[in-house]
Amino acid sequence: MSPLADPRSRLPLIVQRDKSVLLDLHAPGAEEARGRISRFAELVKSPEHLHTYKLSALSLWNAAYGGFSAGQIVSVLEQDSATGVPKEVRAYIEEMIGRAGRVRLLREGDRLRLDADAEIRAKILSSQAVVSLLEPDFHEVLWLKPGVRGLIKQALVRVGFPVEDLAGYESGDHLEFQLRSADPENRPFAVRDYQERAAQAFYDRGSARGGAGVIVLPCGAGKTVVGIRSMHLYQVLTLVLTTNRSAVSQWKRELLARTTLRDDQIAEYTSEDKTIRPVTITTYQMLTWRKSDTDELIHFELFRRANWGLVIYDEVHLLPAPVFRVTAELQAKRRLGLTATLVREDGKEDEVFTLIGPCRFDLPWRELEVRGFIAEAKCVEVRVPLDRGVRATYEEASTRFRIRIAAENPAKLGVLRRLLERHQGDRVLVIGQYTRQLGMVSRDLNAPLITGQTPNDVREDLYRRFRTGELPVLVVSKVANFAIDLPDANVAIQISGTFGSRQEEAQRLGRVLRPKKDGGGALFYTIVTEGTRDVEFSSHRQLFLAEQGYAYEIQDSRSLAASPLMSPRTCR
DNA sequence: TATGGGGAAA
DNA sequence: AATAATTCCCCATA
Repeated sequence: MSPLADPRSRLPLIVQRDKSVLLDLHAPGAEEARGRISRFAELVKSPEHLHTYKLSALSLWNAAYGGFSAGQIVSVLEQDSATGVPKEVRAYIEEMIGRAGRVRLLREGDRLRLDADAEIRAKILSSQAVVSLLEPDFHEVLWLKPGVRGLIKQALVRVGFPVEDLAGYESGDHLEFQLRSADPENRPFAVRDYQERAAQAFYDRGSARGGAGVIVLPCGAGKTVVGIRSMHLYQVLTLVLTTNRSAVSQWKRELLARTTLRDDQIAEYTSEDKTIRPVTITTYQMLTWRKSDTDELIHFELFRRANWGLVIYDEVHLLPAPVFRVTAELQAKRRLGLTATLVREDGKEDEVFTLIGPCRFDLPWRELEVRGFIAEAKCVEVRVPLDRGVRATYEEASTRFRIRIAAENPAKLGVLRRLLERHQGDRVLVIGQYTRQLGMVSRDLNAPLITGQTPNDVREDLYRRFRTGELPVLVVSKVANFAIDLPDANVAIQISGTFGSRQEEAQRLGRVLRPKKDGGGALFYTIVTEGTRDVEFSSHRQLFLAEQGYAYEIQDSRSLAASPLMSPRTCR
């Protein structure tokens, strides 16, 4: 009998020989199964009914570092699988999990050496790239040449062997401080249980196993607090790298509010002021700035200017290539990566894994939702047709223009108006990619527009009026991806976006995820032109959130008026 | 000291 | 596969 025969009794997974795992969303227990497999498999396709996951070396190694054994993974798959686990897949899992921790990097005095059993040793020595990083007498002990700690880890991952780095870290200069238990108005600060667990997983009782790795937490889950608690566990000079200047000042504000560190102990290292203090916060752009004539990265010396004991990489999925290079050289520094997504659009997840460290802690978004730390959200994709006239232009256009024509489909405006009628009384953000399109929308809806051109004081004024409710609707460009001071809303409507950017989708949903005072939910709409590239773009963007268990309900714009949508307050 | 443009990056 | 938009750096100018 076919495994798909009876919808009530069928099992949610099909494990295929090519190491893909299909998740049947309509089978009972599909969501629970997703929660279990997402710890060791990654989502690659998420159409409406059947999602495709893939077992990769990296996803399995991260699971291994998270404490999974091959047996556990196989039995999780077995339990939910309609057709069992093919023996090739079982063998692959055992092989990959078995490789994690089989090569170890150890310190003896000033020298580092690799440690592996004879079988593995033979395998890794067949790689010329690995051998070239070892001292010539490698037939006895596998001593590393000086300064190649990062390079050899990269070389070994490329040949399929993740290294467990137990060579330890420079301790860094001591920095004494305490956590505060309340803010100046005496409202208590608490490190939430999962934040504490995350920091402890990174710290690992101060052992050589801890001190390097990545913590994955959703937008709004308080990653800064995890960073601060980790700093507190080590109490050492700390360098914080982040994405933009408002994030720099946000880190400083949080540190001042939550710790006993004084203003004169924290420096914002920016274009305006290059002071270095026990805690120094800067941007990735600062570090990657090159003098145009010499190509020299003049701010890299910041890494060596103080005896840092900890480097924090905020939003580590955005870490630029040159910073990888310097991180490869600084493997003796403890390093903590913080991110909401871990996925990179450039496919350099393996570099993060190798040079920052494995994933030490992650928490599914839905788990936070259940516990009320983020608002419940419902995602809706509204499909809009392309009018005949525009369709003709679309068909004639080159690929490049097609994308734009579909994204800027004027019929999206009608849908937008109808959605806004439904959401009177709500805080609505209209988010898009093209400033031309956003300008039109803004004029038509008579709602203010914020783009990169908008001066800061005007932005702040608009944010303020949106916050008070004076302005119910705000139209925003890509600034919404970065601006951390953009006020919360309970409805977001996305009218266009970048191809591929799973992060962008996650960021935008994050705009409506802060818990609401009345405990209500949030709605996230995406308006997509049907039968065009727009659909393809949109579904790729949705991958990450689908992985987190968000289902996109698909609606036809023509039936939108007829079927009343739930208000955010009552949804789910 | 403030303002604006060029350039680079992801 | 590539575009559009944004941000931040430095430096020139006033």
